Amino acid sequence: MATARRVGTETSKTRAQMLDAVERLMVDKGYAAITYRAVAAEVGVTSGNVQYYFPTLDDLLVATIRRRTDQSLDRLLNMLQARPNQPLRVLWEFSNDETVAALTMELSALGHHRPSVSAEIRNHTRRLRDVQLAALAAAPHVNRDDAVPAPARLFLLSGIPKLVRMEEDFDVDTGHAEIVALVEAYLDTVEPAAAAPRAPGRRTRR
Amino acid sequence: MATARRVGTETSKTRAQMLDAVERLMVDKGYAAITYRAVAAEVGVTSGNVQYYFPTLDDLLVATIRRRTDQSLDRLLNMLQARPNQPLRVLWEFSNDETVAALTMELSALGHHRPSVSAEIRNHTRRLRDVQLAALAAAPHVNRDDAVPAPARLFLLSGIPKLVRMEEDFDVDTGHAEIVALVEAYLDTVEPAAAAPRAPGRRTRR
DNA sequence: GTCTATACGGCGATAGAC
DNA sequence: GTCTATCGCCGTATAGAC
Repeated sequence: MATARRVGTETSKTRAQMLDAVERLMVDKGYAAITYRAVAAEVGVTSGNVQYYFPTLDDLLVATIRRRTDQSLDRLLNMLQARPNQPLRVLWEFSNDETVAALTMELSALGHHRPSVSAEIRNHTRRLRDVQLAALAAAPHVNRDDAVPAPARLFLLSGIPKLVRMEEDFDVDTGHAEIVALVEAYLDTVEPAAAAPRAPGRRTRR
Repeated sequence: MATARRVGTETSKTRAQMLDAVERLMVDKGYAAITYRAVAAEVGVTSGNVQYYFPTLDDLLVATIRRRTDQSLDRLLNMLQARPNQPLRVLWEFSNDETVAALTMELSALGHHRPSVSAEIRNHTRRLRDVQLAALAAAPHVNRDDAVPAPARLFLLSGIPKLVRMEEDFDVDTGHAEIVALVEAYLDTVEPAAAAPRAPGRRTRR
């Protein structure tokens, strides 16, 4: 606070490795395993070095989340720009690609006990949702049918992949194939895939 | 394992208080806060006493999950029995009442790092799902319309409340009101509320 | 600007004394 | 059955080497 402690630059390669280590540890051993010593051991530096870049654990956690969510938002914006006439399909594929259930779960759980983490997640979720809503609003064909309001459609398109991944982690898959088929049939009707052919290397998972 | 250690009885009142304390701690401070000392302090006993009832932390965690999931399954069975002609409505209300997002999140995250917890969650989720599928299969009106297969309907009815609660925790509510309204309108069509009026004290939350 | 060495107070977990 | 000593790891702070 009052003490003007020195902090490493954001462009440091070592710093980036530390953030990578945090993500790995989070997925492999859970949020409780994120300690200066554990991160340092992963990267192969001293714990003091980690502290040099991240004076408090909150700094380390928030930086990890921010880096990932910034990347994520950029990716969505690029996808939307590349296929402006297929917002629903883009949102669906984005949510399917993006969802790393284990990491999401750890961060959500951690958010309940770390206000700084909670604020970061809230902030990102809202920015993301605003972009998504704007994309839907800009597409005329989306609002033709009022049976399902746009916000509800967004809720389902981004939420279903999340649920599916969560259940998959516990080897439960009841209704997964059916619900995915339903959504994709709906997308075929509203946004025919042929309208803007996707690149051959397309992937919808991970 | 090989050591035949003494363990307290399952009917002990102290033991039940310990399980209560675990749930409280889990929600308030996260799974990392579940320690013998913390639980003991909550209940007002010594940590050795907690160890007497639960020789390992895994024992303590699994017992906590099992007690809660057994209660939960009983509750669902009672609801289904009381209103045999409204399985969809029962599933919807059950999922809305049941979902304590914070606890669910902690346990899911913890499951990724504790095989015993993972097994317990998997086991319960499957038993629950079997009961739910059976309830749907037994109701003739559920399968009249094939647009949405029964497993997909179950997925949505039990998953949507979960998603809603998760997002609420981060003050995000985009599309929530809309999607809930859609589901309830659907329920009104398929299972008119008048068919078996609910008690006036009905609550659909918490 | 980057990194290391070291110290302190605190706490969970374990074993073993009583 | 109950309590306690001890151990090791934790976050954090600081001083200083390169």
